[in-house]
Amino acid sequence: MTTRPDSAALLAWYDRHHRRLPWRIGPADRAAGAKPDPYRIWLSEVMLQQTTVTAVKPYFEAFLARWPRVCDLAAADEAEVMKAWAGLGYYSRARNLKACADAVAERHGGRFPDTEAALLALPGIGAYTAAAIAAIAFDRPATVVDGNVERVVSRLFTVEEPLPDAKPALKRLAATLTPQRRAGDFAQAMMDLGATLCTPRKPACPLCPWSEACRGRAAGAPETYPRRRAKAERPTRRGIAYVAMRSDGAVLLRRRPPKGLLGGMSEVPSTDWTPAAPAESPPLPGPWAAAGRIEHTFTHFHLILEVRLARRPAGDPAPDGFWWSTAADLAGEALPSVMRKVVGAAQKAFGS
DNA sequence: GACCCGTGGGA
DNA sequence: TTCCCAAGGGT
Repeated sequence: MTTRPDSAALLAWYDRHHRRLPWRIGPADRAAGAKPDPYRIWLSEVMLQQTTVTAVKPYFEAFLARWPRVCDLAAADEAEVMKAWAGLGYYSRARNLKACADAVAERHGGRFPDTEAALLALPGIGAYTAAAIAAIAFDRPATVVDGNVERVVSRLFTVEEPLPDAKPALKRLAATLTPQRRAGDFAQAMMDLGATLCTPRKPACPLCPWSEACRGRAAGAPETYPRRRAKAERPTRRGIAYVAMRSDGAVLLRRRPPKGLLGGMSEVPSTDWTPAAPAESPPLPGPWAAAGRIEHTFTHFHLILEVRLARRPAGDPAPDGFWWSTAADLAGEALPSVMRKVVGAAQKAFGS
């Protein structure tokens, strides 16, 4: 026998146990009249897409310090935004972030729209983010559904249909819980609940404000929800990366194509990444020496790169489409993590 | 709907 | 080590 989950009970829990986050206006501050800044809510929500709070915090602080308002971001160079995003992953988010800032500045007079439909029309804002901004920044009664909410709701109601097929049903169930007032706090409460108590493994049910209402707990196996379809295995691809390094430590870089994998980011030249081991095909004159190998796992494949090193004299000119990045500049380049591993392996071989 | 798109931490 | 997966969006 279970009772129905009560939004008031969750809000009361949130008032006592909510996390303090740099982009969040706490319930006490809000009650005292503090208003959330839509720019900060938007920036944090985009950064938090498929990304942990721990990873986001330093990037959020850096972006806010450098571009305090949406108009500052609209005035920035896209290349600078890409550099500042390097390491956070899913780089189309950075391109869309810039495009969204441009659209808000040009089409909306520098103010974010306050409805789900208008937000949804902006680049990089999908169903989740539109609802989150509408609820958190503008206190609209939008139903916010992310991975946490899907987990909480699937456990509350023992939803047997597997993800992703269950998404519409989970959203309908979540909508039945969303209150007309304090919808923003309610959304954040659901996410805090999922992040701190209703966790993927070993949920802390005795501490949960909804433990009496939870069918998953009553059934004895809440951690088995949500159900998921079996996922395909991750294939391995192989390639060879060529690092030209000058005697002063500068490295030859180029820009990747604007879209697709690591779109718009910088890279060391390499062969194609293919299932079979590729043949040597240096894009530049050698001689090339072995400099170890690195491995990196992307969302949908695992990559093994053999690293080659060529030593170049100081003053060596950069070929068309390339530039020399000095040892001092490397840290600030728009290099994705996999390329930082490649450069690191070359630097190790260079010193030995 | 299926597929593509990063990264790092925890178990 | 290996696997999971975190405040998803675009095409």
